[in-house]
Amino acid sequence: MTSTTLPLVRAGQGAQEGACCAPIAREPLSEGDAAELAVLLKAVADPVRLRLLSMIGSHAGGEACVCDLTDAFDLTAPTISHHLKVLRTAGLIGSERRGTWVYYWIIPETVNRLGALFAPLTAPAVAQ
Amino acid sequence: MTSTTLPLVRAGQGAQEGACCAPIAREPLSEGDAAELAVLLKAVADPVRLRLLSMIGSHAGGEACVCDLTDAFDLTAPTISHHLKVLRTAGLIGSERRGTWVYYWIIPETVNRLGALFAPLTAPAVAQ
DNA sequence: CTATCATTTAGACGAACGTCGAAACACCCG
DNA sequence: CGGGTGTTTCGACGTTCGTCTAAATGATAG
Repeated sequence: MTSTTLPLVRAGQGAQEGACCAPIAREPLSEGDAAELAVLLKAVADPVRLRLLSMIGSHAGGEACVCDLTDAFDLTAPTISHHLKVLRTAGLIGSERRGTWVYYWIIPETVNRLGALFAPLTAPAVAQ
Repeated sequence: MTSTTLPLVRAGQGAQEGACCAPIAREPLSEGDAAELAVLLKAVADPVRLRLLSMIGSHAGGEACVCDLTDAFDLTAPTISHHLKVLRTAGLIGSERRGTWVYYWIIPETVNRLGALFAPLTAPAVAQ
């Protein structure tokens, strides 16, 4: 495993984080963009994974090991591992084994992409 | 159905209006908040619904009728209707029948809640 | 009132998902 | 090396999801 195995477009996005698509109400999403984003959203659309992501992201030091996470749930270790794998495959978190424990951290670029999608409807682009 | 339960949209719509929770990496989500948000995210975690939402939101005049939407997909009308119902049940869109056609519009408060969730991991964690 | 068009409901089916127990793999410590 | 702990993979099971066809409901025009 070692770090991410994300198959996402990770080339030269530079400082552009949510550059894939405009906010959802700005212009119709293309079929491809929608499919790609749906994969990302599916990964997050689960109470357990949502809490995992939140726990990892808000953990002191920016990372958390599985041992920190499992106790918060009434689920078996394989199940937690499965959910972490889903998040990792989606490119939302990275992981690394250091000695006995495996550590996880958030990949902000990916999360920001979701933020950009639903972002500022407040300043609508209805100006045309 | 009909005019659904439209909870007044044009109120003061700051981006933090219905924000139930801090950005995902600020503090761990409670079990309840996670469950509630997962329902919202599941509603959006589908390519078809994502495009529907986007088409509705970006449509001129702020609303679109089903007849505007069905043609963009290779799906039967019942299937589109099903997806619209999911979005409506989640509180993401509102609907109203006017004569022959049914019109849909986005409910920005709900969308903004998602935006706030994934929002500013890097940017405005500002003075606070 | 009947014909017709637009949309939703009802029921069914296969695919995908969340969970588990058992087993395998990875690493640390005597 | 062998035992022990932490984590992931493997199969399996029941549930949920996306789609369809067929039929029902709503509204307008003759």
